[in-house]
Amino acid sequence: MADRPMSVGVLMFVAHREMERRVMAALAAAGYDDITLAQARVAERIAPGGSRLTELAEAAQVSKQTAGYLVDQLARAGYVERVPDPTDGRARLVRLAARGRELLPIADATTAAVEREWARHLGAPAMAQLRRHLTRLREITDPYR
Amino acid sequence: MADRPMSVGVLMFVAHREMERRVMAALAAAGYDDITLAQARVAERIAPGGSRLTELAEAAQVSKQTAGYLVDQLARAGYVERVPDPTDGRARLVRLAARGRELLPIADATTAAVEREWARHLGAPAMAQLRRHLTRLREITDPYR
DNA sequence: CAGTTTGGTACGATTCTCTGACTAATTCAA
DNA sequence: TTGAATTAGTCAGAGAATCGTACCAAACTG
Repeated sequence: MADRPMSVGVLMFVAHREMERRVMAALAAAGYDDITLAQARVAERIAPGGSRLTELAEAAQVSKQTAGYLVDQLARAGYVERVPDPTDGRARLVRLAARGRELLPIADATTAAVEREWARHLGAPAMAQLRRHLTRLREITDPYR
Repeated sequence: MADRPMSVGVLMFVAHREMERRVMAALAAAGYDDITLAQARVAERIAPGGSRLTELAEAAQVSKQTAGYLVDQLARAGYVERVPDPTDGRARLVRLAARGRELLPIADATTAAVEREWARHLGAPAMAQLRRHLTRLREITDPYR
């Protein structure tokens, strides 16, 4: 395939998609097959105490309309709930609901398993470096930070 | 935001999207505003000598129907062309056409500029490590390799 | 309080994406 | 060499995701 050197961005794309694929497969295998990738991308970034729609939109990098549309579906499927934000009458917080919290251990375990595979392939020190560099990169690339 | 430690996958997502955003913005600014993100993701992975549709589908991680749909649009906009594959009568090669080749220097320059920014933030050695680790990771995460 | 900003929704249109079913060319195996 | 299986790609149809424009209501600002 005449490997032109790939940009760091594309390299990230490839690995990221593999991680997504693995997590979605694990969720589906556990019976949670009514959540889509786009929904999961939003759900994934809900903060422990709940997040505002606008925050989720920024974090997941979609418009707030799209975020609202996806959250609606997550809510209808019982994964999340919307509660009023006590600190701002306009806002509501999106929080994980019962069914959503069931997902967490599965997603976390799968993520950890894949990261362990990666660490085995790269070596633990390299994996630690990778995480550190990506974390630092987030300082200048995450619009949500 | 009660920063739960983010998975390496999500960290990659964030940085990757920023790179995409920058490249798409540069293309749009140069007048190439009739190419969409989905189309660009496919075009980006066309090999120098051309790629088969099935290869592109795997590389971009979409179904071959989706790849076909996107390539159709790229072809109609003059970015790519389809030529028969001399080695296989069933297949055709998707190649960059004139307008598509105009994109390359812009995309490459933008990619390089963003990578330089990242290198400034991380330090050149860390950036080199990052690239090296991601490249190695591709060995076990790219379905196309 | 008037004006601006911010959080979110409603509507409508487009784009993207997949599944299933199909054709044609190639490869494989007996 | 012929029949079966595989591979490359298309077609048709439907569902999902996404955005832009336009709003409304609450909050902040001076």
